[in-house]
Parts: sequence; C-alpha cells; structure tokens
Amino acid sequence: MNETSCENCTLCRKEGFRPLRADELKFVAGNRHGQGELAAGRYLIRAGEPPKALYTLYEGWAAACPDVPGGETQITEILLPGDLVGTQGCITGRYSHSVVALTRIRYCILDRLLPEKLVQRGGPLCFALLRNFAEERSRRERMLTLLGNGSPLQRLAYFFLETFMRLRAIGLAAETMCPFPLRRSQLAQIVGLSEVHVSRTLAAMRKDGLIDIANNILFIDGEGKLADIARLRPMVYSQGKLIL
Amino acid sequence: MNETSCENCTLCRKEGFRPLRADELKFVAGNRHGQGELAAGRYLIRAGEPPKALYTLYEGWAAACPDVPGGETQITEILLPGDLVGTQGCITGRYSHSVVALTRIRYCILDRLLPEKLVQRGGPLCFALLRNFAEERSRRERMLTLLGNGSPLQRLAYFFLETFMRLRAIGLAAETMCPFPLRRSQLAQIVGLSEVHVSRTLAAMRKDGLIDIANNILFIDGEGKLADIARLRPMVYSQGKLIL
DNA sequence: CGTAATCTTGACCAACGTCAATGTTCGTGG
DNA sequence: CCACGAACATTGACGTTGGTCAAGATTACG
Repeated sequence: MNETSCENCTLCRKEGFRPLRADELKFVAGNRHGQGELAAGRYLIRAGEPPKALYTLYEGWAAACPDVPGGETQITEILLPGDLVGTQGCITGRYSHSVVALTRIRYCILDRLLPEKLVQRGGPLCFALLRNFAEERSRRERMLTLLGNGSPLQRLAYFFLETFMRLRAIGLAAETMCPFPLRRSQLAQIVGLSEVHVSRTLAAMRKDGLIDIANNILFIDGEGKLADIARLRPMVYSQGKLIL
Repeated sequence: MNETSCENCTLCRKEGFRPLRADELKFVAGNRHGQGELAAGRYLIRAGEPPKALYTLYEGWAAACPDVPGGETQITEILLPGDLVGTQGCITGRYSHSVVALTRIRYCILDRLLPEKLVQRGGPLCFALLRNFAEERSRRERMLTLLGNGSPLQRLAYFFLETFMRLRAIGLAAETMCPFPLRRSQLAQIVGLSEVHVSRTLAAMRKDGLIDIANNILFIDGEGKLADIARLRPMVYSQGKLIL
C-alpha cells in the first residue's frame, strides 16, 4: 500500500470535485498526516471520544451511527468517497457518532484543528466546509421526513435514489447502476425497518421492475418511477466537494 | 411595536449567549435590516424559494418542515428564541424547508449574504456559525435515531427532555417546567406518530408521573426517569449562541 | 466440498393507525 | 358574565401494517 500525496490524488480529479487552487492544495497538504486503511466492520471513530483527527474517506463505504445504549443501532448516514468524517468532533470537542467501515476503506488523516484553521483562513475552502455541513444537515432532514411518515416502499425508494445520485455525482455510478455493498440488515438500520420487512419490500420492488440488487450492484430500472414513489427528490449539491 | 436595536437586545444578554465583542456587534448591526413579526400559522420562509434573508428568531416558537407533495407534513426541527432561520438557503441558494410560526413570533432580519461575509471575515463569529450547523445536524441525527427505532414513549420522552433543556440553556425554563405551546397534532408531526397515539402515550406518561402538559406548560416530574427512558441524552451545546 | 453468513418465505401476533363518538377548552359576541 | 361555536383532546372499537420467530434456500469463502 503506497502512499498517495495530495498532489496526485485521483479522487479529487474526478468530476464533481472542484479542483483546488495552488495555495489551497498547499494548505491541505500541510495539514495532512498521511493516510490509513481499515477492514470492513472496524471503527474509524467512536462516539463520545475527543477528536483525534479529521478524516476524508478516500475509498469504500462507511456508516455513521450514534451509540444507543442497549438498543438496536441506527445508521444515520452513509459515508461515500470524498466525504469528511469527524467534523462534528473537531467542532464541538466530542465525536457525536461512531463511524464504522462497511467495506474495506482507505482514508486520509487531517489535522484535528483544520476546521479552526480554515475559519481563521477564510475563503472558498472555509465556505465549502460550511456547505458540507449544510448538505449533511439537509440529508438528515430528508431521511427524518421519510422515517416520520413514509411507507417502507417510499423509504427504500428514496434511499436508493439518493445513494445512486450521490455516487453518480462523484463519477462512481454508471447510467443505470452503481456499486451497492450494503446487507439487508444494514439497509434495515438505515430505513428503520426490520431486516425481514426490508427483504419483503425489496422483493416487491424487484417484481415491479423498480430496482434489483445482485452481486453487490444496484440496478435502477426506473429512476423517474422511483422518484415519484419517494415523493421527496434527493438534492445532491456537491458542485465542489473539497478537502483531501 | 417599537424596534429594538442590537445594542440593547435583551435576548443575547441572557445566560447561554456569549456576549458579542464591540467589533462583532458592529458587524452584526451593520448587516441587520430591522425586525418583523408574524402570527401563529404564517410562514416565515418557503421551501424551494431563493433566499431573501437570514433571520434570527427573537421570540416565540417556529417549526421547520420540508414540503412533502401530497403527504402529511413532517416537522424536522423546532426553532426556539436565538435560533437562526434560513441558513441553509443562504448557503446553498435555496431554502430546503419551510418555516412556519407556531406561536406569534418576532424575528430579526439579517443580510442574506451574512454567512459569506462571515466566512470572509473569519474569527469566532464564523466559527460560531459552523457550530450552529454542527448542533442542528447533531439534533436531527438524534431524532433520526429515535424515529428509526424508538418506541412512542422513547420518542416523546426524548423530545420533551431536549426541548426543556434547550429552553433552560437560554434561560426560558424554570426548575421543572417550561412553556410548551405545541398541539397534539404538531407533536405527532414531530415524533412521527398519529395524533391519537400521541394522546394515548401522553396519558400513560401522565399516569406514570413522568410529565404533564396543561395550559401550554410542560411539567417535568422526573428528569432522570425521562432520560433513562429516552436512552439518548440530549446535548445542548450553545455555550455561546450568537448573532442577532 | 463443507461451513457460516446471508437471504427468503410463511405463520402468527402486537403495535399503531383509522374512524367515530364524546368531552373539554378557548375565544367571541351578545 | 354567560352562551355559543369551533378547535382541540380523549377514549373506545376495530383493522392493517410491520415485527418476531422459525424453517428452508442461497450465497460466499476457505
């Protein structure tokens, strides 16, 4: 596993990422403490701990889940390549949720104080951090709406659509399909249903020609139909994801 | 209704708000375009519209609710005095949810470009804006967890506890009670249950000596018991709410 | 090829939603 | 101050949805 430097990072070259200016690149590189790798199932950060670092997910999928004492875990967000991990901790002094790798992941390690430095520094990079927060807040808001009064079908339809569009925005999806490594039980923890009921609902969706999941690939047969069912339309801003 | 200037604002004097430095006060005052008032049930902002302004809720309660075409509305956040309204729109160019007054409200009108200016300016005020986002994201994350796998009892217990603690943090709650103007139907839209079931659950909670609601006042009889039931503990940061 | 993990399907049941009737509170105008 | 109506809250009866349990089927992996 050889180290990749910021200068020849392949991720932020992809469409969907705004290229960094020279001085920005230097700033980020100067706050970078190397990179790491983690197997599926291992934890990158733990809820409640003081922040050790800020991370950028570079490859693979991860999940954010608050610790719920003695209850089923709930996944509150799926983290995809390019997403920041641990911002909450670096801002408020405690990680608010754990982050667990869902596949093997690779990530960059950034200075814990990067947000503060960014605020001092100001400029577009700082604004991008703000927009990152806005985007995540907004995404949780939509899921909240779905969990509050959406049917199982609506919840799943929305989640598939959103995930697909997020992947497409960073160049990781094909025309009508995308990688999809999630297990039924993980889907259940995301949409707030039992694993069994997820399975049933998926069977129905498959029969109706909406979607199919096979070999860790999600096939979207009718993006429009899915959107109609979900009622809510996912918003994928990320015209300028930042920071590696 | 006489105008109050930033200089003799009574809200930000309260405990829980970090007092502004002289230059910060000047900056905020310079980006303030007066204040407004709205009756219960009227909309302050509408989902999907381009941002007209940023607001600070000065008095009263409001609710954030994304537009759901042809479905029950879901309330994704309760806005209390001192909270910012419309940040999402000012950052991303579109308000992501509507905000409706739940009681008569008074609010301050701030420049739509304030977040951008704040980013240029940097400093503690900018960091406070970031922390505001972090706090709201975190709050939605907790509700998401509750709606995903919490019982009706847990959902309500958590919501009462969180609201009580938020009000206390800004000096608007007494030892064991606080104002509580929400109707059953609004509670239902927050916790994702039917109005009838909220009513039933509240009756049970009252019988168990947990809480009581009467005359728009919430009585918390056992804060510890409530916290045990809710499993999640609300986090109220706001050591330094900002910006009027 | 064998074992473990994951997925599917069926049967059953409890929790919650819906409908509807009754009771209560609040504001308004006489 | 009282009377009235409208909005809101409570309670009961009943049906549906989705959870739980358990038994097979399929897949993944050594």
